[in-house]
Amino acid sequence: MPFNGAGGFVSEQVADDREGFDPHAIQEKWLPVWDELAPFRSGDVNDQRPKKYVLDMFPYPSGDLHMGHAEAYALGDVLARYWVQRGFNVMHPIGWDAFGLPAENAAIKRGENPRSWTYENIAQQKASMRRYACSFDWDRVLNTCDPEYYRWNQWLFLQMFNRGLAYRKDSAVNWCPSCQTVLANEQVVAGCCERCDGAVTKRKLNQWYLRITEYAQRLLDDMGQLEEGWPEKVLLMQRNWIGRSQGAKVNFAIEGRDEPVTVFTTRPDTLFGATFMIVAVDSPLAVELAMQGGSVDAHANYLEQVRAATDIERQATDREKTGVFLNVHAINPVNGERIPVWASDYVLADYGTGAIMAVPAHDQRDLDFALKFNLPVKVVVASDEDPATTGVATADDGEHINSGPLDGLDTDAAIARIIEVLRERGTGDASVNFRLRDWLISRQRYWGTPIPIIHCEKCGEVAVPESELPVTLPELSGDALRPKGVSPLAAAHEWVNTTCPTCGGAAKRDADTMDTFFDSSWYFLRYLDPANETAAFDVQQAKQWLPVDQYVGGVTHAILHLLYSRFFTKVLFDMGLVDFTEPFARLLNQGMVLKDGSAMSKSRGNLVRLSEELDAHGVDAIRLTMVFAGPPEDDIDWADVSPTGSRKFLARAWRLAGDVTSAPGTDPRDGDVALRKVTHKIVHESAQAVESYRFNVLVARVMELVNATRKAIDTGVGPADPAVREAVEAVAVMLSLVAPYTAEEMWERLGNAATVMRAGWLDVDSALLVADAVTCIVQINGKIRDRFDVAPDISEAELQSVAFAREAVREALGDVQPSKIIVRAPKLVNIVAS
RNA sequence: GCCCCCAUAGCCCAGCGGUAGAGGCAAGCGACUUAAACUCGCUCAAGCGUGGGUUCGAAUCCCCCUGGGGGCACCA
Repeated sequence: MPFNGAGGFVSEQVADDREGFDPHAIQEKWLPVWDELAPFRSGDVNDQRPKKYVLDMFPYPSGDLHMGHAEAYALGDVLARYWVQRGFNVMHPIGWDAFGLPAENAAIKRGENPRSWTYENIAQQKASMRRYACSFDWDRVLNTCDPEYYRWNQWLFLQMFNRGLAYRKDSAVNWCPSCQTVLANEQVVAGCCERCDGAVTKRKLNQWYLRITEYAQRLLDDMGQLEEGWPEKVLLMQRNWIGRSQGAKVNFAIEGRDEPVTVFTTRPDTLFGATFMIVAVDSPLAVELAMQGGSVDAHANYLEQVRAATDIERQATDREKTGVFLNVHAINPVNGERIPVWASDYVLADYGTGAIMAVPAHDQRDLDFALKFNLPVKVVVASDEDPATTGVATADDGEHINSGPLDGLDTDAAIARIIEVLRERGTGDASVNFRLRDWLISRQRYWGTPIPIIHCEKCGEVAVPESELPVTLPELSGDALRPKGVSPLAAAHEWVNTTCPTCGGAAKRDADTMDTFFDSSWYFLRYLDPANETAAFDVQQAKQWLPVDQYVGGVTHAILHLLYSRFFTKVLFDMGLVDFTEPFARLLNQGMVLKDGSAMSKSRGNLVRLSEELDAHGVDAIRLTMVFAGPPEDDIDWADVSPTGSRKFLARAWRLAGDVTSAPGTDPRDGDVALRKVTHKIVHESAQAVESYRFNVLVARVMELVNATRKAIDTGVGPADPAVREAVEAVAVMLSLVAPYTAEEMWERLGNAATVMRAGWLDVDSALLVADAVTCIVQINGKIRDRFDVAPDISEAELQSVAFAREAVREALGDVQPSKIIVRAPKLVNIVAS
């Protein structure tokens, strides 16, 4: 007995050869032709066709393309190719997100500069994309690691710097010990580094930030524009991330201190129930108050304890509350009550004011703390149970008690009233807070965009003059790149030591590089004009092409990249460089490619190699498999799909083209009407399927048409009928979205000139969409009793009388009187009889 | 703990108020073949996770529960 897999493989090859469908041969045949024709070069400014900007998220060049790329680019391709067929001037560009850590790590290992590894991988990916028949416009390629690109990163940074949107501050930042760099808030997932999964620690550093929080409200408001075009899930994630909370700021006087302490609360109505105050243990305020209260040692000890705990430990939800009394008291501004001030780590230093009023009766965290440290619990919203005994804080709406002027009010009224009271007394006001933090962009690594700032002892932070951009990376390689906790650039003495552009004195360049998310926050604009030497992008072209009509990429970027791009767009709008406020009108998130229920990985041993799949089944079969596997948003389990089946179908479609005997240009109007109706209906439905992202349905429709045409040729009107040619040409055009090699080969077999990609979508004849007859069903009390064919345009009255004349209906009805008759012409008559 | 999404033949999935099925995989049968593969044709199957509600009518809308997936997670 031959080995199963091998046996199957060999016989399949033999069969293909005999049948003549050889995917690999047609790949070799058409690639050079397409290179020549460049069917996807986007039109210029004067192109009369309406524009469509289809954008795939650009890849990071970490080795060759994998199955995930294959899916994403197959899906983006369906959309781009569809709009070309529909007569649009489509721009479908690609580039490389080419800065980043893996290149640097590879360079250290290989004793080289990261450039070589990066460009090798780009070349490999580019070759694979070409083979994979991606419909990219190869004249617009960009690499973010090219000085011609990152020079404009620096320019943009300086614009933000000049507008006060880029600033430097000291703070405790997320530090990944394994990547040896700081991380943005968004790059820390459950206390771990998003990239390497190592535990993240805190470090006090002076770093560059972008003031994204200034745009928090607009980032929220403008989501209204995206409700139609973006997945609800992504909008929800962004809303949660921005985390707007409405509440009030309340000033509490501190005994023995001139300055009051302000707290932020979403429940100012519970102010009368505040029984203590908490300040974040790691805030400067805590240190100050400890000094005032003489509790410096206690505070310092506690702080040390807290610092020793990792973020992961800190985030355990069932963790016991800890804290220390600072020996200071605050005065509740509305009732004059004297309450103790504690420090704890459950209050965050960088959210709100870093201090809270604790209302244990109505906030679970505060209650846990109160019970642990025997602090009083005061109920101010009436409830059946007493939180102090149940241990469960009540957060429901209800009648306020023990609250002076708020007594008897419900929550909404009480909030409104207390804000009035606070305003009158000048001790507080309504306030809004966001969870979103400013974006930390400094990275202590080499392979990124140098921050174009010079530090001068006399002049401070000085912008590098625009005329001196780009600030290029010095040549470093191998061990010089090894992480030392400070940027490798700091050790490049010749590079880092410079003169101050303002005073001409000795000065140092900023040695950090930018987060690579900076690079990808505006790359979609650079595609317009990637070789532009005088501007980041052409403002006129931006008016013409932007916003992106269709963006395709993984949901992994739901927050980071998409939020940053939205932010950049608003900044550019404010600068008057673009005339839109949202960069991506429609967004499609493709799922992942899995194997046996889990993500593929070398360590798991369930890796499916794209190149091997392409070798075994051909490019078209793999593309088809990706598209046909299910809805694009769903994950594809490679165990559930059949590339062999895809290939069989392609061969079947291809054979159709060889059977057609009519000449090119034959008038389809002389063809068989029944087949023409099928063709036009399917073409019509296929267009709808593509436009609503139901690509799997598109494929199913094409299969349907292939089946119908096969039948027409073999046992129907025969291969010479003009309707058969029309059907097969329609198959080729529709298939060109998914399986371009096969489609092109079919097109040629049909006697047409290349290329099928620009053949144009079949004009659907609406007269052919009307069915000859529709089957009508008759229900009696919900049960189907009869069915018969009627004209599709039958009137309701007519249909009703036809139904009642039917033998089966009269029989079923007997002599029962109908109490209600519902007629939905032409498909249904429902008779209710009781 | 909070929020969101999903559940249709053995499997992947269409259908999203009106006859449960578009398509594929798998399975079975037949034709072709010396035989097999390939190809072609035919067949097979679920009553739509559970329970309730709305409706003349529910896979489709609403609520509960179960099971799976995802997001957030001391954000005051």
